[in-house]
Amino acid sequence: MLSERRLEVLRAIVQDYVGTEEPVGSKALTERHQLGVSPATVRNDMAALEEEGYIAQPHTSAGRIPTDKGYRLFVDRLAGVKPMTAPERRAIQNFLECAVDLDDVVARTVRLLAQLTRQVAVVQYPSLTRSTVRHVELLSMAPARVMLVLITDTGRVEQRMIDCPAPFGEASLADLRARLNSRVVGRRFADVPQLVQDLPEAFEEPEDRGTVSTVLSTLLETLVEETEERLMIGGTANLTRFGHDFPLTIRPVLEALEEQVVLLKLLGEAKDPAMRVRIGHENAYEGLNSTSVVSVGYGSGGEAVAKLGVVGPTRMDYPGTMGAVRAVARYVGQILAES
Amino acid sequence: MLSERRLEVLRAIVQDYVGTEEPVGSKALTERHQLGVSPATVRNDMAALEEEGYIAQPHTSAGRIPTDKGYRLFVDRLAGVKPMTAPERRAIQNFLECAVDLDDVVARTVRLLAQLTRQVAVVQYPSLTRSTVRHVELLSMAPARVMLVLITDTGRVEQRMIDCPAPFGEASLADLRARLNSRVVGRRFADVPQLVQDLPEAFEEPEDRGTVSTVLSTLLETLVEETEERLMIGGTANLTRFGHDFPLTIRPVLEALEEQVVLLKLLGEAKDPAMRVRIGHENAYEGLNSTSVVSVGYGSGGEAVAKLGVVGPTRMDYPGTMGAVRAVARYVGQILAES
DNA sequence: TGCTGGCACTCGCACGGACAGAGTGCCAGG
DNA sequence: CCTGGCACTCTGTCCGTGCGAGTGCCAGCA
Repeated sequence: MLSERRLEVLRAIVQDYVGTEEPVGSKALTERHQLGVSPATVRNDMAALEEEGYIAQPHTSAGRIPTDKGYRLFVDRLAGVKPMTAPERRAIQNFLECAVDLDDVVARTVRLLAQLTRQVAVVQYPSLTRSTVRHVELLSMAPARVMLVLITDTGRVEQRMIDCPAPFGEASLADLRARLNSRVVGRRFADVPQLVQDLPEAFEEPEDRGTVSTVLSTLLETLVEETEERLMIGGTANLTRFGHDFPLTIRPVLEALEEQVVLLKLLGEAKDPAMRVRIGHENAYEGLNSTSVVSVGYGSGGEAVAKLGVVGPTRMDYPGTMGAVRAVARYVGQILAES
Repeated sequence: MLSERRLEVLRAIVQDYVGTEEPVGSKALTERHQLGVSPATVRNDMAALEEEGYIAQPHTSAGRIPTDKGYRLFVDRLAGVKPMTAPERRAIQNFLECAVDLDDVVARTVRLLAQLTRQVAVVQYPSLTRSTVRHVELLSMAPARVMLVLITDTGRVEQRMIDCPAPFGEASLADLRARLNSRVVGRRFADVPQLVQDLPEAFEEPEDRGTVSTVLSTLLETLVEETEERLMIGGTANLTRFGHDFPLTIRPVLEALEEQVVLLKLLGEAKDPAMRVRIGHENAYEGLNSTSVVSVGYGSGGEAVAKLGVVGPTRMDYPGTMGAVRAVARYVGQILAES
């Protein structure tokens, strides 16, 4: 469809525009790149590219800027992923290795991503759906009050306070704790419901059965609720580098970033851990129509337990950003696997 | 020093400027407020106020705007705290009562504060220093690996993985757990160090003693580390309402908001739970020189366990903001006390 | 057929002068 | 001590001009 040279012109336009933030003209293009043809020829190619919708001019007699479609083509066919340099990789690893707990891992990852890409970083906490149970603890706080603590293999801890329908003795509690753990430890969250289904029947006293049911339903509830993931964001100050047309651009982005639901969708409802780039209007959320999202899954083992990514202007350095995102995801995965 | 009427003029200037965001002149003042005097008189008063440093004019022959000193006087002597209306209070209470766990309480508080004040909200997690221990749990993960889980009376949970110098039997672990809990449950964090000092001596085996020491030092470390508090922020999109001179104003603020350390200092190193307003240059951090911070302590009992507050432009509705902050702090305290 | 140099044309933008409006300071009078 | 009036000083805005970048088209050439 498009000749090799025209693709080359598009690549040059994207690169220049990303660098200068200004519409790029035919003359400047031939000066900065060895295209081997004259500005006039480039102009013809540009006209063709515009015809196809890959580039556009903000005003007549201004240079061209890439459209979303243009960026898409660039990402899919013209640009690779720029790998991190060895020193960069070492720095990433060192920085992440200092983390003391899960919160710290996530916090450090966010900072790192934001700094490397100079954009807004978003990191999802490791998901519970794919996690397994490491331990369930039940603590008696008062005669009819129990605290449930759930510990996952990724080091995440969730707790819930439970008001029991009837007082529950220490012995029964210990019994329940033991039974519960023997059934669910090492199992996946998704499998827990069936595994504990018949637990109440093991108890003699009717009141105890009621309490056990309450505890179990709280446990299941926790599993479900926490599947709606938490996430952490950072680097919002980088939004100020966007451009001059700020207030209109930055506001909806900040709003979107506060809506966890939006962000979670953004990272990708798809479960596949592959890197994904969404450009401009490809984002379902309207406020993010002038931003691109680069996301990828990361995981402690072979499969992804969560996602992370960055949000930036459509005019971003895609190869570099993708490289940074991929590298960070890889190292976070390693760190999680070790702990 | 300043006559009653001059104070009245200052109040009028602050109110108008906060409302319109534009320098306010003598004529407009007499029109909008019943000062009972003519513009000329107001001009004299303004000259005096400017002389004293309470107001300033951005350029000759423009209206006046309050200085930091002017806002300070306004807050200290001219303005009260505007109480929330009954429906507002009910809404706050209802919204907070839906929270399921501590994270949720904090998250909801942030949203609430941001919405009520239309500014950036900052909420510190309940501090561990003043908290008491509700439970310490030790879980054996591997022969020489123990997980420490610490639960506070405010519902906060911290966990640490510990690599022991030598394998540690289940029996010893249970022993340690029991001893530890019997000593520290219900005690304040600050008192824990002395209480556990001689625990290793209770164990016969030298290797066990080593392990116990390791566990204890991790526990103490956790207490200290977590005293550097976590916090949650929200409502950053409200920053876009600041003004027209954005990029320069908003950037350092966003940067400051990412620096937890800065923010924690901001909320007030002082331990007193009283409401505090820091105006413009009163903030030690340079990037926040054009913002004001309203903070107050909140607590589950009589004393403050943490702080919360908002960050906004110096040109803010102080009475309203202070009212909202105070009300939210009060209700969060209640919620925490209940749980 | 495809590339090139040339040329006329179109805009956006920066510069500069003129103008209106808001606000001030000062002064003389009540 | 307050008031009305007056002259003055700015700023923000509007408009017209000129410049420069960039385009589109066309005729010529390989």
